[in-house]
Amino acid sequence: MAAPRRPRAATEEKKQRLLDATEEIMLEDGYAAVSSRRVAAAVGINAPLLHYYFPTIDDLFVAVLLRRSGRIVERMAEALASDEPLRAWWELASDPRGTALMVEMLAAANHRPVLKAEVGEIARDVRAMQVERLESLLAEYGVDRDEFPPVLVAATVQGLAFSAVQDLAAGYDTNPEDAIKAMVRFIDRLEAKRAAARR
Amino acid sequence: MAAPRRPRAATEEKKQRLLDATEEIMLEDGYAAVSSRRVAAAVGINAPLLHYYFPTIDDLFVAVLLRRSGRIVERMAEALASDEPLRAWWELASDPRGTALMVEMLAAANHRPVLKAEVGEIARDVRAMQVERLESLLAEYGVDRDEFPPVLVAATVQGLAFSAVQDLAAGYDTNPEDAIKAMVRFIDRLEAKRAAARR
DNA sequence: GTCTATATTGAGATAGAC
DNA sequence: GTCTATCTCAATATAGAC
Repeated sequence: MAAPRRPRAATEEKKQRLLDATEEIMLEDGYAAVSSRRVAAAVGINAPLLHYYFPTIDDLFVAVLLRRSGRIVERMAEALASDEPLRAWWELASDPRGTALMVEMLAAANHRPVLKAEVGEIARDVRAMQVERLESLLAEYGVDRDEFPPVLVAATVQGLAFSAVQDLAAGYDTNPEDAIKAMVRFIDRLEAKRAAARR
Repeated sequence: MAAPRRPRAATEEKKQRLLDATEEIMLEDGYAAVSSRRVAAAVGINAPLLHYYFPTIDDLFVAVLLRRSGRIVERMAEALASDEPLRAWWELASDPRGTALMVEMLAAANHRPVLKAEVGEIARDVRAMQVERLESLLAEYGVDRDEFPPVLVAATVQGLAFSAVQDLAAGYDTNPEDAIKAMVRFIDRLEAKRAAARR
């Protein structure tokens, strides 16, 4: 059997640069501003060549998503296994770049079936990780899991991060910094409580 | 002074139908699917005529936003003044149509400056209403406002509603129904507590 | 108000030379 | 791999007849 053809380093690196450029455009002007011409221009090639690397624009979006989500899954697993799982989760969830990008992906997925399927899988997997970890974690934080079941806590953490970061990034005067500060203080208390209970 | 020219009823009604059609398209295929051709086709006129009613596409989006937000502000004021303010707020915030539409507006606003300014004003006004009401309300629900300040509670309610409804609408397997049910049970308890305290 | 016709711009994508 | 040239389609918007 022939060994699978391995693209030279230069090729893989250009792919990465194209993904970087795509993310940049999505963050600055939204996913709808992503076009073959614009992405190509950003890395100094011309438009048709983009199709050499990514046959369709959907392929490009999916590649951006998969690269990101791979990192997210990794980092979420690390966060949930860390010393202060809730704090680490929150820091990951409220990372402005990652969050803003996922918001754009969510919006883009709403009318790109291929993307939608991919986003759905990732959303499901990440949520499952979080919920599973919360099963044992809630008791350690002293949270009553009848009152606040894992699925509610997970949706709340993620939803709050999304909305606060979105308002922050867009510059809306809803005082998202204050909401974030208050959330961090709340996490401080929970982590302290858990640390105390564990010794 | 000449009286301002009043468009005939038929004209106003057509405008409304155009706004209806635009909302429909945004909900089904996302804001990026809104185009003069498509909106015009949906109401049975041809594209250039749309520009008679709404000179630019931005004008169309802004008109959709203002019609919606007018209702939202009204209904939010009613909700916050009602017998069970938190429940009424939650019901409003988790209304699938309204929420999905605002998600699209938020996304669209990210790269349409005119829209962004309008969305920003509305976000600020609505949040201010909520926070002001929470100032006195939290104590009635027995919530410690040092631990959960109004701005955090408001962002949380809105963020959770956004994320749960988005997942629900998109069909993602993150069990949003369970999260929503748990939130409603939580609200049940808070409203019961407040009712008891008030008699 | 509503139409046809059209100007302009930019999108995604392919063919084929080098 | 990278280019030029080009096809096709659809977008926003305007002009002007009816």
